[in-house]
Amino acid sequence: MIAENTKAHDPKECRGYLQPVRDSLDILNGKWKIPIIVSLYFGNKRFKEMQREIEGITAKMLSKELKELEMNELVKRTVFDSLPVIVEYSITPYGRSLQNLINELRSWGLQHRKRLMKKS
Amino acid sequence: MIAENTKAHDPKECRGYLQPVRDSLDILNGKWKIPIIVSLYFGNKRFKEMQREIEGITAKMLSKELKELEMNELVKRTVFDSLPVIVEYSITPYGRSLQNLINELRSWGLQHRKRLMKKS
DNA sequence: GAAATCAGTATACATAAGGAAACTAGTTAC
DNA sequence: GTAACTAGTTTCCTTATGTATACTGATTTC
Repeated sequence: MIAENTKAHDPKECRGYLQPVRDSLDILNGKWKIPIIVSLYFGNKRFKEMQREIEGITAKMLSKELKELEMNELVKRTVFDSLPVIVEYSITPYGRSLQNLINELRSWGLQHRKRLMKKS
Repeated sequence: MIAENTKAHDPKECRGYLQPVRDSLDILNGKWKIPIIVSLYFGNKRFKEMQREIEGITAKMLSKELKELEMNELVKRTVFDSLPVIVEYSITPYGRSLQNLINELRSWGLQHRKRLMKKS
């Protein structure tokens, strides 16, 4: 599928291949979107709960990123009109479709960690 | 592997799962690292050649990102002492280990594109 | 001889992303 | 009555990212 050699090639071939890769990156950009999605894979969560679980995230970033994820239909926001109001976030089926990608990210991260161990 | 339910769970479980995911994200952060790697999957390249192939990247960003990728041993920089000097960038075997991840990114991007088509 | 190419670096600037802390308004626990 | 919790928003600030232009020193092309 991808050339292994050193020879010249058609730059359009690469650009065409790259386009959908960049589409994904545009939607998952930044430091927090994937961690937020992973957090919701483990169950529905309330705002503060997520903030506690995802180490280092601020309320501002969490709020902003959740809005973007909601717009892209990866995450769903549900308000229960109890008093005080309860807001629950959950993963959508579309958000679940990132499962394979996230598995790959995780397994590469594990390999990388092992590699660093060996070196030091 | 990942819970489907809504029930409460141990936040440590999620944090542990998340750690290697975040390790990967730290190394592949930003808009350009993955596109640079993909470009080199298609063959060794010279600086200007890459700049032409990766649409939108500036010399400054390309230079900066290549340095970071080199530090992490995902990309190799080779200088030929011809006149004028020729500098060639290539993917390392370690860089190749991102192949599955990039395939997933690409196939998710393709799905996403299809989905957007249906909607409009 | 002028222009373009190569592999970047330097400078100045503008915008985006991210972080720290305070704050809201209502509720519950002590 | 005081403190803490909830779901965020607001403000101020610092980095990071991106843009634009000019520059290097040698070489090839017209």
